[in-house]
Amino acid sequence: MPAKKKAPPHPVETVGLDVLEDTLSFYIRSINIALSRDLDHRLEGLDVARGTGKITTLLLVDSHPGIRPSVIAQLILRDRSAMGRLVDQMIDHDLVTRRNAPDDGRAQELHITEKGADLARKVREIATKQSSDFFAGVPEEDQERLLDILRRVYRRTLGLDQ
Amino acid sequence: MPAKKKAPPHPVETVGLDVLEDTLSFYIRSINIALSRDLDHRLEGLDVARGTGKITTLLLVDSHPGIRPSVIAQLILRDRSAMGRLVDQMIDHDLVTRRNAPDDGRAQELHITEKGADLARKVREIATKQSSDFFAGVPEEDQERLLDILRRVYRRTLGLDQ
DNA sequence: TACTTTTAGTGGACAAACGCAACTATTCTG
DNA sequence: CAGAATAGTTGCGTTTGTCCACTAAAAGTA
Repeated sequence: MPAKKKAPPHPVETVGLDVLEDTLSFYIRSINIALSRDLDHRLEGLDVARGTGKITTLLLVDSHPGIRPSVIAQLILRDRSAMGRLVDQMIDHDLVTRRNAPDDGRAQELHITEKGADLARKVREIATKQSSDFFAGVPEEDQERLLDILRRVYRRTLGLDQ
Repeated sequence: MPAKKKAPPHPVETVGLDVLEDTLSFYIRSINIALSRDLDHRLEGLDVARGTGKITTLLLVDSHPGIRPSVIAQLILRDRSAMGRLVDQMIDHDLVTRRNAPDDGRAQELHITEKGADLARKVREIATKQSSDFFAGVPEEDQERLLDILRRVYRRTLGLDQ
């Protein structure tokens, strides 16, 4: 009798996830990990690696000149101090500029630099591509639906739409 | 003319998310943040705070006695070293035990402790409740659909189901 | 106008988590 | 038996985020 390969008591293919099996949050969290990793790879070397924060900030500043840090912070669900540091980084990389708001002494306005705008173009491509690649296995129709639902959840989470 | 409140150039309610608006990954990531925070709150003081990893591990060990760290690692998308540390913590908290696999000198088997089993019960409630609370605004039918889709994506990500 | 409260941004400190890479011991392949 | 693959451990570095306190400015109030 040939030595047979030892299978673990509970091989991956067959383990149930207990209660988590039916839990949206588990899947969201797991998929998020995979998604983030994938994205990080695609952004390698791009000055904007590691994260949703930088990308969103870059795109928002690009498409909304003069947008304020605190507004972005709300959208990416971070607190102001984290946001501040994020902006610091981006300024170091010469992606955006920060100036005081002319009409409100507390606030700042962010503007894109040329380098930032270039990067934003690249990032747009990468971000859309990665999202569609990643969900390539999901039928078009389901993707739409998913997008719809998640968008609503997101907005409700922010407290927009009531 | 009364001093009117200064509105920022781009108020939160109206800023578009540029390309990200139509990107599944953005929403997944954002919702993930909110979800994790919420969960952390609900788990406060419970020995298992901070994270998907611990919860999943706890439940899996409870419902699959003898399951191996490496198997769990695959399911929660972490590398073995992270998994090892996770188990260390849980052992410190007296939630699980670790013993060498009798038939495979490389492997280990995890078992739940009494304290761990108690906690697992609580966690099951909390986890299911939080997920349903969080998605309460989404119609039942959509939730099912969502769950279905995400489950498939998850499994495909793991490389199960081809 | 004067007083209080809220908002925007900054800076420090702290903790924790994660991934990579290197290394050991075992087991599998052929 | 030799070489490749697998399970787990450890150290290292890096990053990230959160909490808190503090300043300045503006809004609310009366």
